[in-house]
Amino acid sequence: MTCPCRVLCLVPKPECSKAQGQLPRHRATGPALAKQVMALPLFSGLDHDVLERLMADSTALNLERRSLLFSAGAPADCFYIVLDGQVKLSALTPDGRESIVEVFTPVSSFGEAAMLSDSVFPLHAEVIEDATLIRVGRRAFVATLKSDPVVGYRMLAGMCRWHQRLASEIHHLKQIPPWQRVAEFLLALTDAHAGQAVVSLPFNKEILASRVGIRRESLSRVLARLRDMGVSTEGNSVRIDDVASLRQRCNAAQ
Amino acid sequence: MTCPCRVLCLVPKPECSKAQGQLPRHRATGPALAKQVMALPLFSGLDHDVLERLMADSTALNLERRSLLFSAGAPADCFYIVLDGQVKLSALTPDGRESIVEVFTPVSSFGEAAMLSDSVFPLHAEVIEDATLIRVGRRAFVATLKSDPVVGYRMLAGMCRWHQRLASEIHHLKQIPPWQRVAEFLLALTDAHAGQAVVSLPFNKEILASRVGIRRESLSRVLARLRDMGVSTEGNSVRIDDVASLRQRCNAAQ
DNA sequence: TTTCGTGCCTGACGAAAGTCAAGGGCACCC
DNA sequence: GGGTGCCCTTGACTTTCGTCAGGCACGAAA
Repeated sequence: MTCPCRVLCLVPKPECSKAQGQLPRHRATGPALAKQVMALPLFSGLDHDVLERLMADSTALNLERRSLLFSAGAPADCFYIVLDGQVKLSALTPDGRESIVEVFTPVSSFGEAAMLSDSVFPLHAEVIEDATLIRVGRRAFVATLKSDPVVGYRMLAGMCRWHQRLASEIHHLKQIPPWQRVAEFLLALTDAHAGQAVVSLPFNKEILASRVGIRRESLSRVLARLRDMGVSTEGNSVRIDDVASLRQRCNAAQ
Repeated sequence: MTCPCRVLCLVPKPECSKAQGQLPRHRATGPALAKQVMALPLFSGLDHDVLERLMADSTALNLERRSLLFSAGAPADCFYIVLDGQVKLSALTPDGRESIVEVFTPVSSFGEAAMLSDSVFPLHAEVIEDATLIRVGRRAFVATLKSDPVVGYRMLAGMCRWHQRLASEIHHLKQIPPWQRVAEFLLALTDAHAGQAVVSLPFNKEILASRVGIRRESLSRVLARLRDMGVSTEGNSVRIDDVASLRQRCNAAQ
């Protein structure tokens, strides 16, 4: 179920429109899609034609929930961009439990690290919500990278920003108590700086718990506690009564 | 207190030897130094002449403990390589406590992220053990990066590996209990796979505690508990009676 | 010598997370 | 209707971490 036309074709050719019919979850096509992809940290600041060259031998994939993209140890001759749905990267702890390292939602990319360096994926990747992905082939990507000096520089800068995000997450895990991590996660879902806000959780609570580094039972308790701070949850919809007040509490707290 | 000669000069000129006298902590000079620097993730796989071009306007620094390299918000027109000593990167939590994000020991680099993207440092950097650093200027670095297509590619791959390390650390912080993180930290200090091993802690316990994400009191308790597993500490020297057994316990544990 | 600061350990206590177990609500399917 | 699986919540209990406080060893400064 791959798209035969160029992934980023700005003006889909007639024969492509049929192919795109096979990709019902393609919310954005043509220019809009390109715009989303160009917003990725890896690609930020790159020209559109460079992008097309980078992704010359890429294909789109439609995968159902529970599809295994790759297992740890598989050869990494490509990386992936999530256009829709969700993909989780997980490791297996020695005692057999699963540990979710990261969950990728639209629009984000993963696997470049393995493709560019190790050539072997270090983690498992599984689709956890029916997904549309771009599979970026190694050949054209690396060739373009080597041919154009600016490309590498721009991508490097993008990676660096990403690196900072990870470093900041490490800082959070060490220094911020779980309930605050949850609160900040919720606050990050809204643009509002004051007043009421209603956000919807991007994934279920099992995964949210894993994201903030606690068990799901603990998450339930945290959410119960947050109710006293004006945070009410119903299903995956969360209402924050007073955004400013919650923000303040996060900052002021212990 | 900067070295006037080229940082990586293979054969120090006469006038340089005097300058190097000002840098008593330069353990490695010339080829040895270059070798160390080239082992950095950022530079792995680069030719020596490329390295020299990258670091054309770099200088060496000798700084005493407690020197402030830069504060959060300072313009990032360079990044640093630690040749000797230690530098900590820290953030200030809203309530004024310090949070150590990372500690850099020889030979490692930091600040590239800020230099290449934001042009502002997001963290504070302070020397915590008398240090010898290379301050890599932005101009030549970026110029070289843009002029040679392969350089960016190689550096990108290096960054990706680094990225994986961070991702794995996040995984650890979420999934591994503190005592195991300490144990694994100790195990990582030795090459031995079995039998006895004696390692020396690369920094004091306050910092070690911060590294593994617990308080120093908790670290003391953890080390006390590890004594039952044949781990005895005396000062900054740690003896592991049975490396294999400890490894197994880490893996088998809960 | 005393004094002070530093680094480290330890105990007591409370808060909070993990674990185990049970159960409710809901969709889906015979 | 009843069965089943999934997601989530709650309670009881255990474990552990953080906090506060005290104390000891050591070296530098007064």
